[in-house]
Amino acid sequence: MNYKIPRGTYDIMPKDSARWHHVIDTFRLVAQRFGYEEITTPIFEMAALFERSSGESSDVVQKEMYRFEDQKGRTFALRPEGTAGVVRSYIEKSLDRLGGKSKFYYIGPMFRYDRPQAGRYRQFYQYGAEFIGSNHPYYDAEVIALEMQFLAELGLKNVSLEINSVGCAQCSQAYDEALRAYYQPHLEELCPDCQNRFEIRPRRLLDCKVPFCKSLRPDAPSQLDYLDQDCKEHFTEVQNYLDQMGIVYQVNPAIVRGLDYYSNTAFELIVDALGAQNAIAGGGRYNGLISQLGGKDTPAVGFAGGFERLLLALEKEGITGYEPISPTIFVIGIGAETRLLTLEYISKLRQDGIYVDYNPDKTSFKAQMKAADASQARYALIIGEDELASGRPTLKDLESSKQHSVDYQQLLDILK
RNA sequence: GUGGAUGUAGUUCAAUGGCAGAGCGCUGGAUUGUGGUUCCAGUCGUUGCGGGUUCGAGCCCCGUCAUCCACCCCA
Repeated sequence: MNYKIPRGTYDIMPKDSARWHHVIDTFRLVAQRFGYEEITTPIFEMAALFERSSGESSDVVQKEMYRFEDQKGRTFALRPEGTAGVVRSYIEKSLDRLGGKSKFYYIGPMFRYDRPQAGRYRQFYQYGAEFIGSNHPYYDAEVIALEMQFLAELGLKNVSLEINSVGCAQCSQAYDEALRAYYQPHLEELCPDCQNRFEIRPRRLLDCKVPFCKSLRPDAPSQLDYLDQDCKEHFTEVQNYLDQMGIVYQVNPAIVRGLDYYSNTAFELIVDALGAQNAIAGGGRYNGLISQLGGKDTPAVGFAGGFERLLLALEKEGITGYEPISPTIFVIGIGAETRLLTLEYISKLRQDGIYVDYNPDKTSFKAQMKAADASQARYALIIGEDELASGRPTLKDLESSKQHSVDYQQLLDILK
């Protein structure tokens, strides 16, 4: 074996495809029910788009982006997330100037150069939804409801929703300063990571696992105390809508989205059974992003979820049963002289919409019967000397072992 | 990017530094044109890759690649 699959990637083999289709189909169905429409954007964009949207300081931009130059020296990047492309498209198509509301959903591969682990890949698949065009707290709740409905429809149970508000740019900045003021006296004692976080993203100090850093956390200021009136009201309203929709959640002030463009509502869906990679979906509001990317100032909210982790979570709950489809009938031709008739039946049945299997490598009748059994087909169609002479093949029910001769129309009636 | 564990047949796993094995799978057979169960036979190896130590390495050492776990981060 000379060629190997790139690190952090994997093949979705036919035996897994049925599960993937089921999950994807379910997402499409639920998204459509909420009025969201599919958008498909390129898997690469100008690198600058991601740098400006995710933020120069984010890990995604600093070390996880697959960048490349094309033949003319332009710098592109494989998309590390889905929102930037959707927003780019939204602006480019001048939807911001039309001023209406847009509801998008998307499904596709994302790329991050990160060290692989269970539930973490370099090429991974995300589904997501974006609502663009209103700051109404109902829409924060709507995208959450969409995600929750999707998971409920799949049968996933042990998942918890955690929400937070990171405020607008102003309260967010006020909070960062409050945090710095709080941690400043202990700066020398903090772990090296946290000393670094102190400057770049002080709120990251809150979920450090190092004992000393952790010990400072209970008394640290909370973002919720630094929200201005509008942001506070918005957050309260989001919770009211969730309550009224019967969605259970927990407020967790430590929830911080990794990308810089989030404002106000931030949320995550956690499945504890998954270990370290326990977030199966996350999202939030990004009111500043569209203007930041050159569009007309437009509020928006959305989320993205990871298919790999979702499938792992479903497996943990024993939800795995999406069997591949097996053939309806397996055609057995015995002897070279029956080949013409055999192929005629195979072709006709397929033209009439029947899933037919056949194995020309097996010559003996016995071997073909074994192949029919292995194919999991419900019926076998036997064409040998006798059938050739009478013009009526033998149909055998492989479950009951009963068989009888049929003509084509009878055969079709039984199979359909 | 950091730390740790692992890597042997298609697959799941064995093998004290001394002939690389087993179950499952796969192929064929068990008297005429009938599958599943059973029985018999056969097939399956660059021991991840590259070096080193040794009379001799799957086993010890170094490097490398990959997977898993924990960080980091996140989906």
